[in-house]
Amino acid sequence: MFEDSSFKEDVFKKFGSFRDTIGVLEKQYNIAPTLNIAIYTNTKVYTYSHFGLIPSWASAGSSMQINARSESVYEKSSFKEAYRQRRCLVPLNGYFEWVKDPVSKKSQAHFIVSTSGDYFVFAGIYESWYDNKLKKTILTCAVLTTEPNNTIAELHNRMPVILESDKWDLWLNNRSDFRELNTLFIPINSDKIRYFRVGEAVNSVKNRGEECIKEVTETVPRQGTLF
DNA sequence: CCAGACGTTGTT
DNA sequence: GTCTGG
DNA sequence: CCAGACGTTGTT
DNA sequence: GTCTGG
Repeated sequence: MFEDSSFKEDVFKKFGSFRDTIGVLEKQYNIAPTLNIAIYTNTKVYTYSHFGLIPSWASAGSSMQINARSESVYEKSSFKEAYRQRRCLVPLNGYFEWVKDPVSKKSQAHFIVSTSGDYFVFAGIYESWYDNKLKKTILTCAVLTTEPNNTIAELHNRMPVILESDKWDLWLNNRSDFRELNTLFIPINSDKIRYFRVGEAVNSVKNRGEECIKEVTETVPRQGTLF
């Protein structure tokens, strides 16, 4: 996430004024689990949130989950309450998938973006959790997943639930019918999404800059044959 | 009743 | 916190 | 997700 | 191999 101004404009147009605790977004090209990710909550707050949902009852952060399967989110104890009461939008300019080469065991990262050049909004859930180390309550969140469309199936067997703006209100509204929410849990159309290979920078959380989404076209150097 | 689990993805 | 299993 | 660590007692 | 940290 590195450019959130059009998302904020779109949220304002759709829902009116909201509380913005972020202000000027810190550009982030590699949001690993545990790092801060921007979310827009069903309580009209735009805020950073710890990427990786920790149930309120969990004593340590070890039970953190970055994804929740949309097929079962309504029944899992870790997600149930968040799903019922704390849904959010997760705006992102793109996301990554890694494909592991079975021979070299190396992971090739891909950056996935919208074909329209627009940002994505993922369906998210969030939770408050008291951090004993920081001695304060933090927000944590997870992204819902579904089966992949044809484009993403080339990379992976799951993909995030992506919401177009006409679905935002249904997702966030506390009065929404749960049967209707289920209609959102489908992959976005294949032609609305594309991807390209990126370099190794994104593989390390130390790298958080623009180099993480730089396209690489050359193929991975072939491994030398032994003997 | 109490104890124990509570999750996903990817890989095998 | 809440559900499941015993 | 990937990268990087992974340990204690005793001695200095 | 498996866990932790980011």
